[in-house]
Amino acid sequence: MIGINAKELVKGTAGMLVLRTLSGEALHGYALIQKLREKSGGLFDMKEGTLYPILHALEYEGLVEASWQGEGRRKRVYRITQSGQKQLASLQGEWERAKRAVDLVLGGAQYA
Amino acid sequence: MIGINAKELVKGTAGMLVLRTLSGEALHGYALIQKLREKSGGLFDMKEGTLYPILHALEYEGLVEASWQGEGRRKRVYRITQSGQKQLASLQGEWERAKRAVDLVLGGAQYA
DNA sequence: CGTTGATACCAATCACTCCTATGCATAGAA
DNA sequence: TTCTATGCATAGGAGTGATTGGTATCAACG
Repeated sequence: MIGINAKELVKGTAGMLVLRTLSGEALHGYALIQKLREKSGGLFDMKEGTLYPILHALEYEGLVEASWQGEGRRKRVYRITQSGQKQLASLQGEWERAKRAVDLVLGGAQYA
Repeated sequence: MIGINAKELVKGTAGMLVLRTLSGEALHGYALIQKLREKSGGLFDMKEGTLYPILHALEYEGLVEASWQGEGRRKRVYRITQSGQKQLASLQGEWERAKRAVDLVLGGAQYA
């Protein structure tokens, strides 16, 4: 599809949620999962096997920065970058557009 | 993820849009694509290579019925079944839930 | 008539996202 | 000390949907 495809619609949704969760505070992986579950009212229960590859990709793309903290049980704390903030804003825009388009087809919610 | 995972979030979105488009009237593939583009305000431009596998899967699952019409240039007209209507309602429910959960995390729209 | 473009159907293949399963390691509680 | 929660990470696979390309009909135009 062009413009918004059903794939785009989803693509990065998980990444977007991660970025958004990090935009409030720097977190390490495990805490991020809990925060996400909490903020979504228990609906999103992201698995570690889902999260870490996403975090690594985000880091590779420069959207988040990571640093090790603590001794013994090391924690890798992730912090959103300015670039990440921009990307988040862009993804949120896409999400709104996609949501609107789907709802148009569904004949559901009206938007002003 | 449990409950709604980011996959569920998307899963069948294309199928849901197809079912919804067929819920108004029986259509053949090509017309369905045009209708979908029209209803979405031009945002969804589904390719035939995307649509037909979906239609075949929906038919296989008994969610739509198909019949050949016309001579020479044959058209395969798809019609939603009762089972399809139920599935559509279920998918729409999932969509609403997923939408709400994402918006909760994004800290965006409020729902009553 | 031949070419072009719109209509119409379909299969094969591939890319991407995310899940499942698993492994390893540390800290605290029982 | 054994169990559970915490914490990071990779490998493999399932599912969705995009891309590509192939076939065929029909109308319009020259």
